[in-house]
Amino acid sequence: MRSTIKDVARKAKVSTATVSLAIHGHSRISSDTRKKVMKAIEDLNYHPFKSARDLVSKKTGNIGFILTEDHFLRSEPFYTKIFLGTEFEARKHPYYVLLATIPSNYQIPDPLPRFIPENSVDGIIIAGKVPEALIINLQKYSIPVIFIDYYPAENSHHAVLIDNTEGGMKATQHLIDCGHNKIAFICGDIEHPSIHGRFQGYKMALEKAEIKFNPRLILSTEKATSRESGYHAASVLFKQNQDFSAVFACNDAMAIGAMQYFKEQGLKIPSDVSIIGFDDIDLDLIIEPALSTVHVPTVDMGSEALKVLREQLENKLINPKKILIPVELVVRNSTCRL
Amino acid sequence: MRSTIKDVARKAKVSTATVSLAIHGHSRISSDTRKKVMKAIEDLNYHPFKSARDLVSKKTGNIGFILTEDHFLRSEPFYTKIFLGTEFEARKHPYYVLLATIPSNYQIPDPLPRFIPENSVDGIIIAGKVPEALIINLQKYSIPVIFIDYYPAENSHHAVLIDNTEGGMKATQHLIDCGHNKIAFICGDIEHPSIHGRFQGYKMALEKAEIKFNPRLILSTEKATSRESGYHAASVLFKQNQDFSAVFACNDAMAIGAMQYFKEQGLKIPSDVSIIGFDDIDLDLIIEPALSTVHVPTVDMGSEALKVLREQLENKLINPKKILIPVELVVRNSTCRL
DNA sequence: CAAAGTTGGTTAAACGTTTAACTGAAAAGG
DNA sequence: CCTTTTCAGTTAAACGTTTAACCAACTTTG
Repeated sequence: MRSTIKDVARKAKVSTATVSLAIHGHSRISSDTRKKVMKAIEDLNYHPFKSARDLVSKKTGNIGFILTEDHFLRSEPFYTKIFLGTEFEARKHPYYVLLATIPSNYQIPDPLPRFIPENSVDGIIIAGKVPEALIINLQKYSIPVIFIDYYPAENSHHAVLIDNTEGGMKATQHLIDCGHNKIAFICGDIEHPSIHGRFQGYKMALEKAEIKFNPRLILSTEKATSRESGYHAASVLFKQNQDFSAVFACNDAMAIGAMQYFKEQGLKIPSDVSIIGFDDIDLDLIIEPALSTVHVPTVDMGSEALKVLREQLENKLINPKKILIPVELVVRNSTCRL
Repeated sequence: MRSTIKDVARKAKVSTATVSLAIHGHSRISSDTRKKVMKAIEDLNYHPFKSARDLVSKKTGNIGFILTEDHFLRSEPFYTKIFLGTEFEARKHPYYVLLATIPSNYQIPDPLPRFIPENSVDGIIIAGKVPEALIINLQKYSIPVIFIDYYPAENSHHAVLIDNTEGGMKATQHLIDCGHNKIAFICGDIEHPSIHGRFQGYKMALEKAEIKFNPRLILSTEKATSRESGYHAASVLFKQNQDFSAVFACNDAMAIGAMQYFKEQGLKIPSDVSIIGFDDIDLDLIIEPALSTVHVPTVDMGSEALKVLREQLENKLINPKKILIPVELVVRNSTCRL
């Protein structure tokens, strides 16, 4: 039978209160008794019943992690890595992370993840863009929330975000440094906050270098940011306006798609056209030439989010806090001097 | 403030015991009072405190799901889909699924997922091949375990497995039906239970068709089952022995790698060489020609595992049970009549 | 019509922790 | 030397459920 705090108390010849206080490092317990207690705990292989703790503390010790099904099943493990980050961080603390997916087209009548109505989580992490309906349904519950890589228009939320603008600048600046001044920007839904930030960075870098912004070099032909849409955007760009020497794609998938198109057209990369992406996915190193990009520390984003959420839960952090995670330029072989 | 069973009892003018019994559909409660209680629950938006329940039942209501980091981060969302299946199934029942990853090179001194020593799960699901050290460390705990898509040599475990042998037969049989009799089998680690099963199916189909088994057509050049290893295996096959008209790859990734190699060699698929894979990954439909394969219902595997584990937990299922999940032949454009 | 059984509840203990309030002994203060 | 403080622990209540044991009011049985 599993041992309880009473067994420990009996073995250490103290009261259960002493055991509890010793476990929590309360100053009232002398280090002698603390050692005695710890020994007994060791001997009995005692582990507190979480349910008993939770009951009296009125906490659950759980954090909910919400993701759309699409994001979870994405072949590029972007959000999966973020989840891993929260899981790693949670391990260091008395928290468990409950993962729940919602349909990508979640609507108002759809149920929320079960742990919300059932009050089984102390706070939740929402990663990636989610339908607004989810956020609306969530408002009924006064539960701490933190967003990762997305946040809703209403601005009063904590969030951990990629510093997209900085990344966009760095990528564009790199191309400028290489001597390019006809730089195309290809992207998906330019209204998406992340993409919009990257676009801002692009424009800022141009401005700083006093290169005139040319709207014909901006390709936002479809909402998706897949390899296919990159291929397509590149083809449109190629057909309608050949006056460019470099391409900044809003993510690596699109960059790879574009690269494929250019290669099919007989262009050499990077000598005929330089390409840089964003995200730093595993595939970048496998393709030929290896893709220059902007590295996003996904695992760190996850752990950072859990840290902020913990602050929020434990110290009653009040002011909505946005954390911009710094990104790094990674120069490989797809970009070069003109 | 969140309402408790006492609030419900007061509102419905009954005792807390009655509320509890009504919730659990106990026959001692008349349907009139049950309705009264349900109404009060509705009005108060009452949800039982899981911790209180868990405390008295001495259950946790949690299921642990263990995966190696590599499997979790794989670009092909095979195990992720399995997880999704267990999550879907868990939603229908009072269980939460806690996901934990372990290092792919887990060793004896490494800690087990925290929920095990802390007794925070009632049972665990292990998906994919895991280091034996994990299983050894697990033996100290008498916790119900079920394996998915793998099980350790020691045979006394519940498991949900792909019917690899059947799948191998179906794939090979399909090629035979197309008129092929020189069929190569390319694979990774042939000792791996799944691959071994597929190989068995291959041999059985040959035997049934009275085609002589030719060991030179078996390519197991490296342990990995990646696109790269498929490419490599195809090259070895091509260089050392050209006498084959079809290839059965032990998974789609290898099939796609092999296909790429053959295409580079100027062979036409399927007219010069037919290729069939195994798994039915999303990519199969994107490549040209679309890959014939054996469909594995990953989501079902996950939900099936949770069902078995529930049986085990609730009905004290004793005999180790192995469930073979049926697979289905999917004919696309990479295979054709000679 | 009394004894026995059935129906539909109620009472109260128990689950394993935490923690506010208490206590007795030793140390410090005047 | 008596009073006050501090120290180091103990006692007991509380958290929200479940459920065995109990009970009162009917119903059935002989």
